[in-house]
Amino acid sequence: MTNIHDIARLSGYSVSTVSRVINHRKYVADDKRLKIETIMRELDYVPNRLARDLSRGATKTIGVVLPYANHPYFARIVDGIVNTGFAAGYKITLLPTHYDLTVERNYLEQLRSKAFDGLIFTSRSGSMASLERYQKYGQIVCCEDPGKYCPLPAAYTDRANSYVDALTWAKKSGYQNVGVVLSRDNMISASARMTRQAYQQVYGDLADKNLFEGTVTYDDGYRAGEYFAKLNPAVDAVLANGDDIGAGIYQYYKDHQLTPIKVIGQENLLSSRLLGLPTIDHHLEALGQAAFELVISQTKKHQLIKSEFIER
Amino acid sequence: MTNIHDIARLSGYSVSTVSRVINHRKYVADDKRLKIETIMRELDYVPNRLARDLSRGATKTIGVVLPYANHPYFARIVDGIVNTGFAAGYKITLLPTHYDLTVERNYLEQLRSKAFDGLIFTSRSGSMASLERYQKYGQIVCCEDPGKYCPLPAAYTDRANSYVDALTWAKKSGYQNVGVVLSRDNMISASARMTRQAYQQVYGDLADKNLFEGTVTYDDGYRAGEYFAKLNPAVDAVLANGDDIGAGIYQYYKDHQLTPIKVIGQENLLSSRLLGLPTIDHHLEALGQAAFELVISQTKKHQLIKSEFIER
DNA sequence: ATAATTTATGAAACCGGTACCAGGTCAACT
DNA sequence: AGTTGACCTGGTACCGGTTTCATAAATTAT
Repeated sequence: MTNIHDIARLSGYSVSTVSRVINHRKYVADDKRLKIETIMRELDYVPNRLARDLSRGATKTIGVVLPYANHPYFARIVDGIVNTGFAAGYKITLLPTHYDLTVERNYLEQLRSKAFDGLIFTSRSGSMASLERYQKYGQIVCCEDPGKYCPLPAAYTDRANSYVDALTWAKKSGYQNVGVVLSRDNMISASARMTRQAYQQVYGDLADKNLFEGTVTYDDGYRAGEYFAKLNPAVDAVLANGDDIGAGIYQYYKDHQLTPIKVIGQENLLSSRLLGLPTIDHHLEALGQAAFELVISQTKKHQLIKSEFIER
Repeated sequence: MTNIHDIARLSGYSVSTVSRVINHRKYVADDKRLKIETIMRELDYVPNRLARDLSRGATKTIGVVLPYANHPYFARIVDGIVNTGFAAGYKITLLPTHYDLTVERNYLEQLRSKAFDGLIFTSRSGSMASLERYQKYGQIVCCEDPGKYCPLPAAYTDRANSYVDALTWAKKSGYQNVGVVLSRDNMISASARMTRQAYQQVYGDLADKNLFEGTVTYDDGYRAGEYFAKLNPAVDAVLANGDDIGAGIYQYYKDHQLTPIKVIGQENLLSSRLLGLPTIDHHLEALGQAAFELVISQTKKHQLIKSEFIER
């Protein structure tokens, strides 16, 4: 593999001069620049990215920490990150955790080892404090409501309001007894808390039997539908933690020829569109874009993305 | 930032010895190993990834070239790659091209500059020959039917057979006039060719009016539905190039209260499940897994993934 | 008792770049 | 004439590791 020293030796000029030519810098005589460029072309030379990154101390690579790559929620965020990153000349590396704290920690260590310029946590298992400790090794952005005091930059969606919007709409539309479906864990930790808050505000206390937890997929939603149909048939509407989950609930009622209930989904995916379910679009691509912009900035801003309730 | 030399100096041993400790290699006396480990812990030392990669000449990173990140077809492949890569200790970087040949070329140059150990092309715009030229800089795997002679390793799905299966099933089920919907371009270049072949085999010549091209999304499918409904109403079934596209076709007929036609989708996504459409599952996660395994192997094998027609 | 291994360690070259600094030329300005 | 500053070039330290090689002590085999 030919390197910069080969080019220097063969051209008769110094490594410094070759480096200047490579980086299109001033202060190189035209004839030498030309000769060096010719030799580089002849030898089919390309500067080594790793050496350059090591020397410069930056990789132009951002790691995106997520539980799985195949979930539509994360896929939309990643899409926003990838496209914005692409435009800015950054490489995006996917870092799946499978909710394993050790793995998450390992990615933080990789940040420390300078494998990435920064990390975006679309979801976290560890504590905020653990992330905070790694801040000095690179910019860390999280995608959740930062609350009052958050030491990290954050991009987050306006769940607080959109949940209230959705539930208020449900109430106005005459739904009396609204169930809630939440995800398995603290996947989007603030999400569950805010759903409860909004519920409290609009409908009052959330009864245990109106809550079904542990849903991530369509099949989970189907099970949730079964739960409400069999054990809490008074429920006439459900706020689901995702369109595909909502589709599962809807489909259970349909498959069993029950009186349909109103299912409100989230993310504005194709499934809610096909079934005509109301949904909340959190504008996740915009969230990803904001997260990326924060990670390459050196600010600690908190960026709010408006979300939007879509009646159907 | 503390480095290996600091550790060496402070421990009183040489850089070589410290390196041996870091890499858990034999031939280090227990007392020295212990002392060095203690110092590393005290100084909160982590070896620099870039320096290591540069020295070793490998990055443990694979680039995945794709048109967009947000398309379900590619998302499923990426999922397979990411999960397999994760298990093997590799990092996966997403490289979107937006079908720009210059961008694709740029990624090949990045392979040459040693930014990746290998590349997986889930789709390509450039010629096979252009990829071939870069083989010497790292393993390049493509995800398409390699045909008779393909100089590159390839992982591909059994389209040839599943298309015939699907169309044969349609014929047996009594559908007389089958339309075909194909993607915008050579996104999965072999795909279009094989669809035509299968059509030829089962139904004979594919009339121009039975073909609608340029579909990628649900909305494209909706337009395809409009096309068939208005300009070729004799069509009683359509083979679509994806479930979401198929859903669009189906929905157009439904929205306009037309006699429904049979729509056969592809990828076995939630949309076909919700609408009860038959589909072809190409097992794209398995495809991604196979592609990853090929990229880290040094072989030039061609790996076939069986696909499966799902009646509905 | 001697030869052949195995174990243990450090010096130094190497991976392939960047960037600071010193030194030199030459035209322009005071 | 002397100073200033822009232009050009090379030497070399540096980024932070890995790895080969030489050397020597401790075991083991013959």
